[in-house]
Amino acid sequence: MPRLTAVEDVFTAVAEPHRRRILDLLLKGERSVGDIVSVIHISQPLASKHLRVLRDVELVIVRSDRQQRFYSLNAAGLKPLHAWAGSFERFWNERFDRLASHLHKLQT
Amino acid sequence: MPRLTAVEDVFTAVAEPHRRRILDLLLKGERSVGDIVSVIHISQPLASKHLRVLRDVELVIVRSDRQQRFYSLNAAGLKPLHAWAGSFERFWNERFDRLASHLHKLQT
DNA sequence: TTGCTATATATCCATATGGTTATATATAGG
DNA sequence: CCTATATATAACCATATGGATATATAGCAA
Repeated sequence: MPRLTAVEDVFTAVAEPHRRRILDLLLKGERSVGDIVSVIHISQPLASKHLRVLRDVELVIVRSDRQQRFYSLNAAGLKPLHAWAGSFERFWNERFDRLASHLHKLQT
Repeated sequence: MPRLTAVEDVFTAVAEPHRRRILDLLLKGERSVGDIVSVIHISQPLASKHLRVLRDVELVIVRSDRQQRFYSLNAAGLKPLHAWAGSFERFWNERFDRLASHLHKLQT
């Protein structure tokens, strides 16, 4: 699979554990690269590299303040991933079928 | 990142577009390898390779019937992925905050 | 047995990827 | 200007990955 669409890139972007940990951290608010480095415990260049990927797929945005760069979430790109996984929900949610039939009754 | 846990393997397993298409196909029920090959339009060895990955992370199960192998979903492994993406839901769902406060009121 | 069908595996290749180290760029302070 | 801090990029390496091709395995039929 040579070229990926933007949505597919999001799937691969979050396949990397470090990148998911970065996104998890940003759930608590924007963080500088230095913050990320010290929390995630990776080298600074590696952090910048991962942040570059996250920026390319537009899962994060950057703000400059003096010498620092503050990264924050732009997590709307995760919506397709959530929706896709959700299409399999009935396979793990026991109450799904009962809920579905209940909603069906309400509609009729 | 050398060794991945089973959950992390699911993220990487699902990062591959062909593998997602296979899972999407299996939403409609079990399929033989031949079925998968003709629907997804990939070579038979490649299909077997991807199915091997999906089997290793336990997202699918196999059933043998004569010379054929029928694959079906075991999609419970996608639950962590769905849950993880869901933790970012408020970033794309405008009504999330209003809904949350509404539910809060109902509880109190 | 021979041969056909269905699937899995082995081998190989080109490219992508995570990671490290070294260096560049930019900003601030003395 | 010089130096320190903060971040990004470049160069490089080892390994992983998707994919193709060839071959093996297993069931069934003649």
